[in-house]
Amino acid sequence: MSLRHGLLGLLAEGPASGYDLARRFTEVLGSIWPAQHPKIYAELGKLAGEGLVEVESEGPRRRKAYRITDAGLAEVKRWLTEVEIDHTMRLQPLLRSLFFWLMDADDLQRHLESEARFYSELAEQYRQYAAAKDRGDFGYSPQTQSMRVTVEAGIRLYSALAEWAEWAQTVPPAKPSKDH
Amino acid sequence: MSLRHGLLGLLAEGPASGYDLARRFTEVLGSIWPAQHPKIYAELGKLAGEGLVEVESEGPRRRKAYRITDAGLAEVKRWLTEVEIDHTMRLQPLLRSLFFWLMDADDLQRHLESEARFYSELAEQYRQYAAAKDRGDFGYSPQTQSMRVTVEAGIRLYSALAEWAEWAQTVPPAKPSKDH
DNA sequence: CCAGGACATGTCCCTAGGGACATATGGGAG
DNA sequence: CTCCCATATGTCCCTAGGGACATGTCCTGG
Repeated sequence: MSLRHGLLGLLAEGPASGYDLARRFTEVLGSIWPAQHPKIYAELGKLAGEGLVEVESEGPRRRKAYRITDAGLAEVKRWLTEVEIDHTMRLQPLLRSLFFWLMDADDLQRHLESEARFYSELAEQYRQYAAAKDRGDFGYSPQTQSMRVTVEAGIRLYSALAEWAEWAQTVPPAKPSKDH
Repeated sequence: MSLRHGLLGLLAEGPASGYDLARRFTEVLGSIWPAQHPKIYAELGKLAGEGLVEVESEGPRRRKAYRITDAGLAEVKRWLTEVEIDHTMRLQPLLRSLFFWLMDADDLQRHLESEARFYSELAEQYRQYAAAKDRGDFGYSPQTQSMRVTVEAGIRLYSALAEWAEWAQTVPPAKPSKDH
């Protein structure tokens, strides 16, 4: 049920259409909360049915902009403060790492190098975003301040994964316990 | 389709029953790849149908132990080396952090303290597991070596999140840009 | 001997999410 | 003026996952 509250949270910043929201989800939230437009339109419809959002305006090309209602704002605040947090972290690369012992030493080496590269690049992107924010490029609204905090988490998580992949390359392969 | 390969990977270590696998998933993999027993039994059934695993033995209490077949081993290795990695990281706490600006300053403070505590405790658990492994408590099989690598990722990720939550407490709340 | 708990396997249903496909429309380039 | 592209909204279907519920079985302690 997080997509629902993600949409409400974004709409708390101001009215937006499903299309706008889908773009924000793929551009900004892509790596921490992927969502495709079909789900977004469907959820907006439900939210409107429950009175948590309402159509603010209809524009060209059938564009419908939604605005959050007082009930919607109350709901997202309730979620933030009262609903238990789901700490689940489903990370396929970590699941894979459990099975590294099944891989050839050089396949593994290549894998770890490419993972390290991938994560450092991501971390770097987030670092640049943070730098731009800190220069004042995005202003100082509360929303961008929160975004800055989220970005900091991205930097730290992806750096941690990059360093982990580097470190893993230095771990000697296990000595076979018997035979051979 | 990761549960499938998770099961194959675990079975590569040796035969196990659905019950065994479910316990390993909740105990060891709980935080990186949750899976409940209904899914596990269902998936084992499919894997058996495809010849990737086979029933090794039937024990007391209807216990069925599965063994990975050559085809299954080949499949998990193919997955590890050839299938593209899904780097998706769905982290509800990060989604929430985007909306911190909607929270009261002291609700937020309490939230961040509790998150910091939660993640440091998790990190500490993993650290102790790593220490036990490094003392040799679990032997030196390739499987436990890989587990050690995974645990290291857990330590680093959870520490990063704990430190992030600490850091976030030091970020001054945004000054309202106009009015009030 | 019997009651309860741990072991062990499953069914069923609902929601969330991913991906393919469909369609309408306005604006700009040629 | 026309074609194409970006904008914009949706449907449909399939799989994955979560949670409730159901059932059988062995072992242990009282």
